[in-house]
Amino acid sequence: MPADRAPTRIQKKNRAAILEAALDVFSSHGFRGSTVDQIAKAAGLSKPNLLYYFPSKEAIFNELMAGLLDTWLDPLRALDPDGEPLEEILAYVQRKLQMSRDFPRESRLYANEIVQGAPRLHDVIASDLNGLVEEKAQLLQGWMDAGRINRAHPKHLLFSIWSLTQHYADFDAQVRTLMG
Amino acid sequence: MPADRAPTRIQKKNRAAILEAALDVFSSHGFRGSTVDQIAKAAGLSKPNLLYYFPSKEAIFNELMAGLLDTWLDPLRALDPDGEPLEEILAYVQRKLQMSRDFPRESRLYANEIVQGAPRLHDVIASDLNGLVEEKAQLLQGWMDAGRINRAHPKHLLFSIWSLTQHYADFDAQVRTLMG
DNA sequence: CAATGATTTGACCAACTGGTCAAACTCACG
DNA sequence: CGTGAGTTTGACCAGTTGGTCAAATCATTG
Repeated sequence: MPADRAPTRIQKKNRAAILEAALDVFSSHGFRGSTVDQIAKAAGLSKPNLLYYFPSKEAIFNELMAGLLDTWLDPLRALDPDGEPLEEILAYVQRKLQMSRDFPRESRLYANEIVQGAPRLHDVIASDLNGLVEEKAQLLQGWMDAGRINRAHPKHLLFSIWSLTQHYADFDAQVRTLMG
Repeated sequence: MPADRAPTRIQKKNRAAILEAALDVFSSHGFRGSTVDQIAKAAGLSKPNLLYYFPSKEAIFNELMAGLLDTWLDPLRALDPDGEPLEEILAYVQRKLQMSRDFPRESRLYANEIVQGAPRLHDVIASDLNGLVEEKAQLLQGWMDAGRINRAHPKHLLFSIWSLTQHYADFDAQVRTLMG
């Protein structure tokens, strides 16, 4: 693909179609379980054509993940130090819940990676996510120290919120089967 | 491998080594992400030698899963209709928690499959797990109707227990990174 | 419309993967 | 020790996979 030019109409359309298809395929088969051909077909392109827009399978994955992680962390970013503690936390739970409802594939893709030990995500988790979690954990700790919410380990509180809010997206197959 | 004879000493040792290795490999790469060679090496065997003990990669996976699912459901099976409701539920949570601590690889292997839509597990979930859940959900419902525990949707109560108790095993990579 | 750059594709390749097979080797037991 | 069953392996195969490339087609614009 031509270098650092402004993207053409066709480029915009096809790159978007590829990322959308990749989300579908990666989230239901994992990185190694997905093939470039699968993604290409799902995007309505031939394999060489797809590889004209992205240099490799890994490049597709990385770009998809970068975009996903960014929006994925938004709900936590929005936790407002100046708000009313309990309201803020409940609103955060609501946002996370809505996210799982609206973007289950994204949730599963992320879960897939973490469950497998996050080999391709370790760096970004250790930097971006860790920084944000550290910051918000201190915020929660501050609220606890001020007696504005009950005491609990701030990070474990976050973990418990994550596990509950993401369960219905990640384990959708099981929930659906058991709920009939 | 010779047919329905009593297994020799070597057969017992090697089949066990293969299943142990397969648990390691499958749980960290998923079914499609794992190769027979990887499992063979982890078990200290050559690939043809491994395939002397199991007819195929899928056969290893199935045998592993069958054994896993059985012990996996034990904690729920042990929920006693004649016990004290709250105690029973809390004991169940404890058992699940202990299970996640003792068998994190098993938990991840299961999670891996469900997240990917349970293509190889759908039948067993729809029969074994569904039957058990149906039975225990009615038990919980009975306790609620008798006013012995607070009302809640029984199945969703189970889901929330599962999500919390399994989170630390399934998302171990994330927890470890964030906890330092 | 001509020409230049963007897009698409069929044919191809090397590496990998699940699985086979015959031959070689090892073990238990009479 | 000998022998037959149980075990191990190197060589091999066919199908799949990520990726390349030159040639063909298409879009844009001067």
